[in-house]
Formats: sequence, structure tokens, C-alpha cells
Amino acid sequence: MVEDNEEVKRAVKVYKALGEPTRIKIAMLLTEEMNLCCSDIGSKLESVAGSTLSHHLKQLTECGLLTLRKDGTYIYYSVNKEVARKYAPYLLG
Amino acid sequence: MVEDNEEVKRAVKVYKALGEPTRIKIAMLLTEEMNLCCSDIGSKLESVAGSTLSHHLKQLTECGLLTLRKDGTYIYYSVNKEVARKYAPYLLG
DNA sequence: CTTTTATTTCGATAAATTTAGAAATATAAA
DNA sequence: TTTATATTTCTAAATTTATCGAAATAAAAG
Repeated sequence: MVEDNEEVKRAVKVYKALGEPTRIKIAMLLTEEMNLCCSDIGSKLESVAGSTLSHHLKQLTECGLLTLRKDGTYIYYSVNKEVARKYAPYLLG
Repeated sequence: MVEDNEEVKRAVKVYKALGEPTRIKIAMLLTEEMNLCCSDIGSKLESVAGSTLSHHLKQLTECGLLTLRKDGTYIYYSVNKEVARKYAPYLLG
């Protein structure tokens, strides 16, 4: 019997985050260029409302794939390469 | 501007398939032991209806993560290790 | 202090997903 | 041929997810 342990839950969270077109594109963007802020990211995607983008960034951050650094009003996102390497090295090219 | 090309769509399909507890557990099961049939898999998970299991196996197969071999009434599933290695080597341990 | 800019939270809606039971299909066994 | 077993398809309900606009926060700039 396979259990639904913490390890499985973590992996599911990461893969659920990546299993959506806008989010995987955000992750790909950030593997190419670190330290992009919310609005930088928005300008590199086609028509996403700020609130929607915020929601996606939250999911990517909560699963550990992204890290953030606040600087004034801005929040700069980067990929957590260790997490990416573990679950989806595909992202790192 | 990041595009929504075939490559991205493929990756999304794989990660969407893995972003669900039952399905990732099926994938994990099949990396440990190849050639399990639908009902074998069902017996190693907790209470999943056959129709639900069939639906999950279809998704995992359609994204390329699983391969199948029919033998009479049975369908034996295995992990496609190349696909797993590309998108989620995490599965292979 | 007021205004502007960046981002989040809230509330609501539409779309997608998960799930299961019942019926259908397909093959094997008796 | 009849029966049993394995799996799929269909249908429908329940839940989750994605999305946006409006309002709320928070910090910076004027």
C-alpha cells in the first residue's frame, strides 16, 4: 500500500504548480533570468491580470520553486535551483 | 514574450499528470515494479473506483509517462523511463 | 501629506478536474 | 454458449482551480 506521506505531498505541490501553462512559463523565465519582479514577469507574458499573476507566484513560491527578495515596493523572484534540480531539472535546460 | 509552444504544452501535460496524489503514487509504484495491471495497481492504493483508476492511467499514458502492453483481458503498465528521466528523474529515485 | 506605483486580498464567476456508479466492451474460462 | 473478469465509457455530482476587477496595503516619490 503506497502512503500519502509528506514527501509525496511535497512533490505533488511542485508538480501541480508546474502543471499550468502560465506558471511553467514563469518558472522557465526565471531560470533564464533571475531577480525579476512581478511586473517584469507580467510584461513578458501575454495579458495576465496582476491579481492572477500574484496568485500564480504565490503557488510557485509556496511549493519552494521560487524564492523572493523584497526591496521597497518591489519583490524580486528567482528560481530555487536546488528544488528545480530535484523535481524538474528539465527547467534548468 | 514567452510562447505557449508544443514543448511547453508537453511539459505541462506531464506535470499536470504528476500533480495529483493518486497519479504520482501510481507513477512511483511503477518505477519500483514494472508491468503491473490496472487491478494490481488498484490493490496497492486505498479505495479507488475502477473507473477513476482508468481515468488516471489514461492521463499518465497520454502524457507519455506510462507505456502499456495488452495481454488478453489485462493491460500491463510500465514507466517510460526516458520521459521520467527528462521531466521528473525524482521519480526514478 | 498626497499621489503614484507595486503587489495582495477579496468576492464572484466560469471552467476544469476528480470521483464514482452503471452500463458497455472485450477477452478468457467453464 | 454462458459466465466471470478486466477495463473503459458515459453521465452526473462535488470540488478545485483560474481568472478578473475592485478594494486594500505598503512603500516611494513629489
